Amino acid sequence: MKPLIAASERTREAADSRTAARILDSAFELFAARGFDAVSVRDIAEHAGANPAAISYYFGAKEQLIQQAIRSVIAPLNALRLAALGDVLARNPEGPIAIDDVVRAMIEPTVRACFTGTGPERYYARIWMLSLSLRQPYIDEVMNEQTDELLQRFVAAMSKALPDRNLAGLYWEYDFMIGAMLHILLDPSRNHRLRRVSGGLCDTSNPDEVISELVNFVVRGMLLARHVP
Amino acid sequence: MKPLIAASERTREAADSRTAARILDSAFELFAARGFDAVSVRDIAEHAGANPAAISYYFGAKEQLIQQAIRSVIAPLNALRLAALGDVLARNPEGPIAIDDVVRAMIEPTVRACFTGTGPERYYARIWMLSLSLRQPYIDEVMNEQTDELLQRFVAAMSKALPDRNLAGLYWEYDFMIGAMLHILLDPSRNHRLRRVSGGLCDTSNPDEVISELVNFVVRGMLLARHVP
DNA sequence: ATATGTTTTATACGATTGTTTAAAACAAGC
DNA sequence: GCTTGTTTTAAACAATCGTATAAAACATAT
Repeated sequence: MKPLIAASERTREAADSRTAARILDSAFELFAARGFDAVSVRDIAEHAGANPAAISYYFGAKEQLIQQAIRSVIAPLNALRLAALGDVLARNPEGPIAIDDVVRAMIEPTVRACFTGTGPERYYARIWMLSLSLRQPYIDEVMNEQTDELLQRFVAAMSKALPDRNLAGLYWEYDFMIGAMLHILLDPSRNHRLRRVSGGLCDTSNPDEVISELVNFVVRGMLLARHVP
Repeated sequence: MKPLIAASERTREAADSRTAARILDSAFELFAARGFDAVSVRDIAEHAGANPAAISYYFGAKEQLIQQAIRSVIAPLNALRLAALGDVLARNPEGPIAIDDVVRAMIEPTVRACFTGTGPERYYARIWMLSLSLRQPYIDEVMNEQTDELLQRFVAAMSKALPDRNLAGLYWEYDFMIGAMLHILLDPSRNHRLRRVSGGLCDTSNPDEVISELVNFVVRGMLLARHVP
């Protein structure tokens, strides 16, 4: 795992190559299923029908392949989320916007991607959680690169929808929203634990129900600046 | 990593042994810092001033050491949370209880443990996130063992505080609460990302602020059965 | 057909992994 | 002092890891 120094002076574009694409597809699929450390480059090569050396050839070290895998999963989802937010903002360019719509622009594309997505973005929950748990500089780098701008745009829209709220509170609550959403999206990969402990009351395999419960909870949490008991 | 079959027919009590305790302490400390896979049994043995074979002697395979490490971190925190909830329920044994107090009984001990705790429970956020990301049966086993009863007790208390809410919604929102809390508790290990992106508006190193923002958000989210726009 | 540049392959290297074995060190009872 | 049972140790095992090397296969252009 420790890169000697060089590791990969030469990395191809990796985009306009069939095998490079197959390698990358296999990478985030296997990573999402078993974790970065538990999947070897040999596993990925075999799953992609390629030679292990082809991974070094196209991506360099394993760390760079992990970085690319994260990017491949998060970037298309962020495009969907920003498009949804753009729709909300464009619907009423000058006037006020509803906080429900802003929250939904984050939650709906994300939940649908994880439940019924067909592209790389369907691995969002697992890949993001794995990135969160790694805590290494080269991972933080790509995580920040993928989320800083998204966060600022959404908080700005939240502030536009709730002009009376101060910005600090909205930053906190954006983080809470992401945390709640990520956690419930991981439930299916935990054998639908919430469904089990709730005695079947919560259908964590139904995206519409997840979206509805999440949006209602988050919006209520954002609506009142202060709770009076 | 693959256990041949036997691995450890004989495992000592592991409690009443100095070296076993040192090994376990080193285990969850190093695990929390670097992750289960990235820490080798040799790393743990060295940090504990013991021999690698002593780990097999006391704990068996690495998987069992991981299980014990998770238990050692979660169990004392759960005791604190249940004690706090017990206080809330005992304060008014027959009459109504406040949802604020129930939510705080979960959030306050957890956040304080992670920020200023001195026992194993201070590693809660990292260890739990690592457990979440592993997705293996032997991990799920100990996770469920450590949280099922806690969840039922808290949802019951939430229902007592909010008799008008149906149980399904409360189960959803318990999960949202845990997700939001866990996510914000991981922020310090991400170089205080929220503080950075908020331009210093959110002090994610201040436990009181984290508790206050979390409790307010979660309680608001639980208070109204349905949000009307 | 020959030469050139790119992609893929088989193979090997050194390092590290979890775990086992068997001997050494230690403690307690008599 | 010897014996018995427990703990600790050094050493080795087989397996797997990420990565590098250099030759083979392929494609393209002349």
